[in-house]
Amino acid sequence: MKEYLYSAFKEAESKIPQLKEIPISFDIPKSIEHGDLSSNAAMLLTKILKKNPKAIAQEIIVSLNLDRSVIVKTEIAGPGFINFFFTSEFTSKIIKEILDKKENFGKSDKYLGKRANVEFVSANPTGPLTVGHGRNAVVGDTVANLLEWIGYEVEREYYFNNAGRQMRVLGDSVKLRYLETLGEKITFPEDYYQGDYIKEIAMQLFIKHGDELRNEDPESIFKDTAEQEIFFDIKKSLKNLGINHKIFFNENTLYEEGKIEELLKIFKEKNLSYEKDGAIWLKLSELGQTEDKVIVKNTGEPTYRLPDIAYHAVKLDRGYDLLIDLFGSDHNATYPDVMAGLKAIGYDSSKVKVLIHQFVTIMDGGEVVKMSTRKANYITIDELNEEVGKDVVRYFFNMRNVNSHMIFDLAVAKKQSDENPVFYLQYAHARISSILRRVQEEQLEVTINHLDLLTHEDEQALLKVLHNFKEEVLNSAENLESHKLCTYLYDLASSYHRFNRSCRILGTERNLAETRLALAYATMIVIKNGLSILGVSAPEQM
RNA sequence: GCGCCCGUAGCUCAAUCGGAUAGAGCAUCAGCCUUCUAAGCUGAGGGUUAGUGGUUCGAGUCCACUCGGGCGUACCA
Repeated sequence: MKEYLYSAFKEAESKIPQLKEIPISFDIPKSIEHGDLSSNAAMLLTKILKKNPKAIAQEIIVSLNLDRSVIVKTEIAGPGFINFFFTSEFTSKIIKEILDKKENFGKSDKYLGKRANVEFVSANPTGPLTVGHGRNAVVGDTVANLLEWIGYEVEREYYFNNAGRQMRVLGDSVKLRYLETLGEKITFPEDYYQGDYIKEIAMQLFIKHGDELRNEDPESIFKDTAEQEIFFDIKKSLKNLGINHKIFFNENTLYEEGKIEELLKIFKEKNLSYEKDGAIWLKLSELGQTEDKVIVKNTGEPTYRLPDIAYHAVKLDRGYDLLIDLFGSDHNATYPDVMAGLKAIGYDSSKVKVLIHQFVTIMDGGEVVKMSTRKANYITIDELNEEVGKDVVRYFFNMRNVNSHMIFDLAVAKKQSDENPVFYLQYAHARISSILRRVQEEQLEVTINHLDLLTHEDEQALLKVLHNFKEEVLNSAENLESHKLCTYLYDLASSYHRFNRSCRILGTERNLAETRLALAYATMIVIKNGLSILGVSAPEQM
């Protein structure tokens, strides 16, 4: 729809050259009375032309060479909006396009040939993934799907660190539980990992090795076994959500390949670092940040900033056009330093987009559940997945803007009631599947030879929603906002349910029945395509 | 103190680059199944968009300040 108007406005530039000076855009009006698409061009031109917006709107309409078979009516409304009404002949053509393209309908080639990398989850292997990680995992994977739909070749990546203090504590925790299994009296420190999975790993070691490991270093077999077991479980949890990372990048690689040393050298050569109090500092205050920060501690160990900068440099070296980082709001202070560092050594940091999601508050009934891996009072993503299923988990985390704090009420999620809108979408799909099964008995066939019969207001409304799918996908993808797609799909399902009520198929005159069947089938395809982007299944029956 | 995010109906959330009468679901109330799945549809009530000022044709959206909440503010990651 929009393409048609863009080209019409382009032609009109010969008559009203000032149109070139303003951004031409078309909005879908909130109210159906305001037409199918609306332009605010006349209001934007008031300052340039110094005329009444309504008069300008009239001039624009006159200079547009509109095809009567596409646009049935234009009007000037409100303070100077130009509203366009499309013919039903034009809107109903979308059915043909959907039926032709099927599972590819909605895909765009706008970014064909571009490569993107989405880094998400990236939890260190110290414990099972919690509900808190769920939002990151689901949104990251969906954003990756969205980018694929608009043409990107996407790689999903998981960055982890299996060294450092956290991992030492993990090894110590397992060793202590192991000694406990051997019957030794231990006191288990409060800041060790409290979860039962630690005991299970210790028990496994005991079964396999008996008491032979009594004098082993916690950082050897204890830590290594824990890491392996935990990583195995994390990957399994992700797989159960339909998430598969292509690359697991170990931070240690950066040291082994000398990237850290290299980076330190560059900072030094560019006079961006200096020594103070036995540590090496990065001159972030000269790079637009508020203060200098330590990049190598006086113990010789780097802080996270150094490997993070090196890691992003390595990724950019791989030639991506777009890098997405996804993390929780507890990291919001870290990325500006990393960006500044990258830019200082000559990388195009505008290729890196950081998506920060706000925290998830877990409620059970009226109670807030505090989350901490250390204290083990968390709810794992596996537990949630078992309770409500992958479809609900994925839809729930996708349906909200990542900038919003989100309340996840377990009591509601477990209910599987109407409060889970995913059923509303799936139900629309299942209803259409059911019709397609039924019409086989009646020997009705999908046909698009009588599209002019779709004159009912609910048919027209549904057609217009179908028209918007491709643009909604593009919009969601470019803004990295999967919740917009959820909102759209909900509208689509709503339009379908209304159509389903008022426009019956069985028992209707044959040509109309078969044309409506085509509309229903097209809707089913779009719902299924949309749900597939979200990673939610489209059931044939419920 | 400073930085980032947030504050919209009783609850959970939408609202395209600043656009027209701020929309959905849940909950409440009133209707709709001999007809393709009622996990559905129709209708009603419910709002000073936290507050005060400003910018302009036009502000939930932008700016300033105030109040309230979350997360940071490490030689942790």
